[in-house]
Amino acid sequence: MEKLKNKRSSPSLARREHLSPPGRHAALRETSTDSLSQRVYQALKRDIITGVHPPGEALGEKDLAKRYSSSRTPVREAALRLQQDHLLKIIPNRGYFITKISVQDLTDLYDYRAAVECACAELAAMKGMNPALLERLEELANTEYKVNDRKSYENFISRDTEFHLSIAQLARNQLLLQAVEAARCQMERIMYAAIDIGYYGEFPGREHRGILDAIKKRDSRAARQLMYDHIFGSRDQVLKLAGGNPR
Amino acid sequence: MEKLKNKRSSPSLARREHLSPPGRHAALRETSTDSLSQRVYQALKRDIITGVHPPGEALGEKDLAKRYSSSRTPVREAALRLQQDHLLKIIPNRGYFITKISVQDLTDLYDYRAAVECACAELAAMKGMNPALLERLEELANTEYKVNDRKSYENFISRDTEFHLSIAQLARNQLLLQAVEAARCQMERIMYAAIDIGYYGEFPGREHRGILDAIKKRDSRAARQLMYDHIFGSRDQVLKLAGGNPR
DNA sequence: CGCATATTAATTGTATACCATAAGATTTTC
DNA sequence: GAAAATCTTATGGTATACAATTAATATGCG
Repeated sequence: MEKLKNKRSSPSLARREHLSPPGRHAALRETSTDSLSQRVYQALKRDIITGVHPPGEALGEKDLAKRYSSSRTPVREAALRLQQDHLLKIIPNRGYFITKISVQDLTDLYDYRAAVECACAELAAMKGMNPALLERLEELANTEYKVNDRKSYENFISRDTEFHLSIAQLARNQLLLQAVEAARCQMERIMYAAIDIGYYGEFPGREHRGILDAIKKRDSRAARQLMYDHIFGSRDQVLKLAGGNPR
Repeated sequence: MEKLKNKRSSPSLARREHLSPPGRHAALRETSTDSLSQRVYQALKRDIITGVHPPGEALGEKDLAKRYSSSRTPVREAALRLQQDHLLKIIPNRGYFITKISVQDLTDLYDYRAAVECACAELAAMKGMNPALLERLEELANTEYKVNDRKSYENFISRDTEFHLSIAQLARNQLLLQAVEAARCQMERIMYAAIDIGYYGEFPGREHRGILDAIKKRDSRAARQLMYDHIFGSRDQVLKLAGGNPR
């Protein structure tokens, strides 16, 4: 502890010293985020995922500040987080650039998903019996969508993400959950990009139900395997598409 | 505080042809530190890992700014990144708190490590034949340390991390590599904390060599299994320790 | 004397000013 | 007229000023 200053600047630290530490179980519903940084982050993230800002686009701090009605500071903090999410690349003294997604990035992403989501499925089957969440998963697994109907498909994307996130939640592992969240950002981006070239993915309802059933039966082996098959099935679809439309 | 306006006399910093390439090599130790934010991040991270700031400690922006000779802005950016690394928790309008590591966090961390590092070992055996890296791994696997010699053990911690990171590099997957980096932060923190209670982990040389051999023989199945055993062996040691010394 | 409320001090969130750097425009020189 | 050096301008990195929020203390009322 610093004992250098016995002046008026030390009581602040002393006061904070015995503050209650951050609890992990603070499961606050962050519906409407308060801070401006958060709002900018959410808004910009959404705009990148949905393709408002296309890959490769250069963004200046001042423009972003104007666009999202804030100053440069919140934009800067948002950008830092978006870089962690691999949605933005910050080049020092140059600015921000929306990340491009190469074929290499795609295979990396799917390998990553396989690693973390298979673990989630396995752990979900072993650990997590959360009736409310299972109920919700049942609902999500039965979500349909109409092909060539953009609005309907966008809704499906959201449900698809919620399905995978819910399984991660069943695994009750914060690190894995955050990893899946990061992966879903990229997946949503890819799915939105696919819409623009008229591609609506194959409906994964059957696979989702299979995974869910395995979890409910607490068959961790099957849950992992089915998740693996699901992810690599998706991978093959996307890679076939990407191979035909190199970027 | 005296503020000299004429700070033009700093030619050493002014003339830097240090162009920063878009490619990222996050696995490397800090080269010549570029921005002040980076330096604060690195320094604070180090201090958290090595236990200079103990778990639960409250940190104020102003104090940190003074301690690391910067203003609040770089501190803020560093803190944001450290939160992503799970080393710091930012509570809005309250301040920063060094994260505590609960037993739950430990099991989460090891499950996470198992998910990502087993995938790395498998991919390393399948994909990556990098002679230079394999050479280095051989060296690292044979690193010994003297028990009850803090300096020697700290060196081992660094080598241990480099071993696991190098395998992640062999897998050639940026997402997995970053995941392993994040996990290693926590692992180093735990290992440093263990020193303070006089515990020096069991020497993993044999296990490391086993994993490396499997990778060199391109036996992905064995590589994954041996990594799994290695991680859960470590887990059991740590959990036994944490159970006896709850914190 | 204890509890509730107002006040105050200090800290964080946000905006902005300032400085260093990098890319572009202009001029100079061959 | 072209290449190179210099100047200009714009942008990002950092410091700081200002506003909003929080926790601590003080105060009034029962």
